[in-house]
Amino acid sequence: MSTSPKKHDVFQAIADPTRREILKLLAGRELAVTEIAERFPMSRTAVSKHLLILDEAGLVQSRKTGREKRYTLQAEPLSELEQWLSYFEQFWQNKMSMLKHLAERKEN
Amino acid sequence: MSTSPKKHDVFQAIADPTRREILKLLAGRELAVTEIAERFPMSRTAVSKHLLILDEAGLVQSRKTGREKRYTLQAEPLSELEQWLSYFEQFWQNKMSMLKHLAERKEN
DNA sequence: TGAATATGAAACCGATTGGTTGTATAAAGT
DNA sequence: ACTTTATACAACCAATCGGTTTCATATTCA
Repeated sequence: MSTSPKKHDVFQAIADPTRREILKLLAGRELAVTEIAERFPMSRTAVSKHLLILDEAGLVQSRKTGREKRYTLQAEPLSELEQWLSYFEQFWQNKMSMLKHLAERKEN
Repeated sequence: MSTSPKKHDVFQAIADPTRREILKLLAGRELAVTEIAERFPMSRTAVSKHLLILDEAGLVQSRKTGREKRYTLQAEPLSELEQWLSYFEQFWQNKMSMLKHLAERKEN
């Protein structure tokens, strides 16, 4: 299998506010499906679907431990977004945030 | 009216590849609807709808000149995206700050 | 072993999305 | 004046989205 065409890309994945919340939740820790679903006013199944979409976009990783499936953040694919964004920074109205961003980046 | 709840936010607006292309097209120049639509394999009406969504997200500005409606990029709302992204940068660029982040939320 | 728990999978549903065609209207060109 | 051009608006359509409920299947606990 070469480059299998992903059904969901990063841009689509983060378009949904619930999925963005899930990503923040998973930032720095590993959580099981139920633990994640507890935080949302929707069914576990719905959350599970969101996790699947995030997985397709490569934004989460999962690992089975016993009967649980535990998810972790995989932030790296967000670099695609960052790269896309960087093109537009020169068109910013707010020069300050642009300069700040540039300065922060200098340390790399 | 205070802050009118926008029907489309930035995250949704950039989720579609056509709209992302339109934004690139408008980077640094002003184009009329027809001029934009020429570049895409779809009807002018379809492109017009994409422009409306981009407008709702504040990502383009329009100005009527004669019978034309000319659009320009308004990149500033992308700062919301940048801000959102900046939270996650530590999870793929810099392992040290990632470890720091992990330590900070240990008590949960 | 039997009950409780964690998850997945399938069928379904209403709303939204991304596109179309057709019609209307205003502005410009001849 | 008439035609062409630029655009908007409305109706329509199939596919996808975000959610639900129901059922099946492992795994763990008592």
